[in-house]
Amino acid sequence: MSENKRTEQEIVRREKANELRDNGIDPFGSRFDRTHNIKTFKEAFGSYSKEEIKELELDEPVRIAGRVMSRRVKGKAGFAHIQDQYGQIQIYVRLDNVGEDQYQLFKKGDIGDIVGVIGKPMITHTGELTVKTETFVHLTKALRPLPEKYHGLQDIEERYRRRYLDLIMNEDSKDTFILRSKIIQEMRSYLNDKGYLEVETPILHPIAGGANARPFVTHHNTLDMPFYLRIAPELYLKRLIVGGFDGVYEIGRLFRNEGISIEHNPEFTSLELYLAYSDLEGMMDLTENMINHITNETIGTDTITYNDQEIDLSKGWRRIKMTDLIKEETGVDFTDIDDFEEAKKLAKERGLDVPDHFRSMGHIINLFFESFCEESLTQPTFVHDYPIEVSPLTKKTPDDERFTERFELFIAGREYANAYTELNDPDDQYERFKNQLKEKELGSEEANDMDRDFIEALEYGMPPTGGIGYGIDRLVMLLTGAESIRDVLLFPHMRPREGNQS
RNA sequence: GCGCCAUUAGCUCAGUUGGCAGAGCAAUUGACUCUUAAUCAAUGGGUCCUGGGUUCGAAUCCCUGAUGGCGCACCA
Repeated sequence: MSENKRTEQEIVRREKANELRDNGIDPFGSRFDRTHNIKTFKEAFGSYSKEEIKELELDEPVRIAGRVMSRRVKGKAGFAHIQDQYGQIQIYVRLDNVGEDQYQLFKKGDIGDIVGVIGKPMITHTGELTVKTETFVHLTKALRPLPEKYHGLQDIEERYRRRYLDLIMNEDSKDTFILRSKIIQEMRSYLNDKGYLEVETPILHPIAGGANARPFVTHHNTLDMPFYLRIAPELYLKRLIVGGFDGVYEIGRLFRNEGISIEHNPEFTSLELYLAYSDLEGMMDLTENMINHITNETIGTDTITYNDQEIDLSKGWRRIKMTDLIKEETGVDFTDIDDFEEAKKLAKERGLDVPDHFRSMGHIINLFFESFCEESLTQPTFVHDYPIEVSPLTKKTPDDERFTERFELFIAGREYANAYTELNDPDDQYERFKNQLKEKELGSEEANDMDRDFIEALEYGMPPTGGIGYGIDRLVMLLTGAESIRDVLLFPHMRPREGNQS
């Protein structure tokens, strides 16, 4: 920020920083060893009475540090609240106790400064656990004022662009990201306990495969070739199942060059997992058990309210075929319809728009599902047996070649996971890739390219395998009650503002 | 990409019919040794998002652009 754009308050704070230097104090000071953070301080001293705490003999004084969030300086004594990751604690600074120099330091300090205090616990007349300061240490000068103390930072754009301020001012926001971390931690520990191996596969892909999505393109200089940021790790993880691992998973970022919305960010975090010798049923059982474990360990319940809907995440989720669900919602039974033109007619009768690259029944069935069923799936539901045309990497169902052993998990009208009994017949896989290429020619920008190396891997033999991918951001939204994906991403993508900035 | 809405002090927000730009917090100065949205007194702080237009006069009306939010489309 150029000097001529500084506000009055910024100028004053810079002057104060210079005054500190003049007094031999580094405005951006150094290490301060703490005996407690605010949480452990409250745990250690929160249960004493006012009298007990006065009598308390400490081996060493308490050393605690944090950002000044409010101050009430009144003549020759004053209070302030300081904040660290775990919360706020009041400090009491009194001229008699700290001496003139340190008292001036406290008095001239600003909200937003970071300070250390050395002292003893006390309880005020109003009953608040407080640090009675014996030594007051300036640690870091804040050169800009914090947002207003009572309302905090309200502006949604500012909260996304300057997340650090949001984290300082809005406890809810901080709690969301702590919970996000816990959710992923519990996911890992659940899977590790079950014997899955966590792996990392390339993010730069020569062929963008494993999902239907438009990729980001980049370029490698030395190899002088294009690379795609991965849209899915699927084809690499399956190579690892060929390689003999029983169960593998990867938690990581996927990149899809598509619209940004309340539930889409160009990069998002997924869990993708494969289990040898398993199948679709195995993935359903795993999903129920894992999400149940996560919710119980993180939020301590399996009944949640999301968007004013009560959702029961306890085990025993509904499992229903896509065609049965469509029949339930619309009365149309696609298992009885064989003719594409008839299906197309049914779709148009119901006001659905059928794009050119839709050349078969399966696309119409999927369209019906997305248009008429998805939204009403409030309670956790596994919708299975997807049309083969929209599932290029999935095994066919044994009883009907038009459908595949695939499910998606829906909760609160939104998709959370996508699972398959994996296709392990290399010749079948080859044909599916070829069909994808045809779709691409017909205008589908998301269709897969042929991955010959992957076919070759399958030719060595992949055991029967169940696979699943989860959208972690959405799971976090569900468990934190966030309405927008941006509320669970620390730094959601924003268009750069004029000038520079990210 | 399309539609609707928003943008006023560092922050949270008012601003009437088009008629001098406002409050609270924060800041500055002073008083105050258990306050807690501390209190009291005084003071300073504005590209009213940008650029045009209408008008004697625009924060306010019209047009353009920027950024954001929401909805639609695409998708997970």
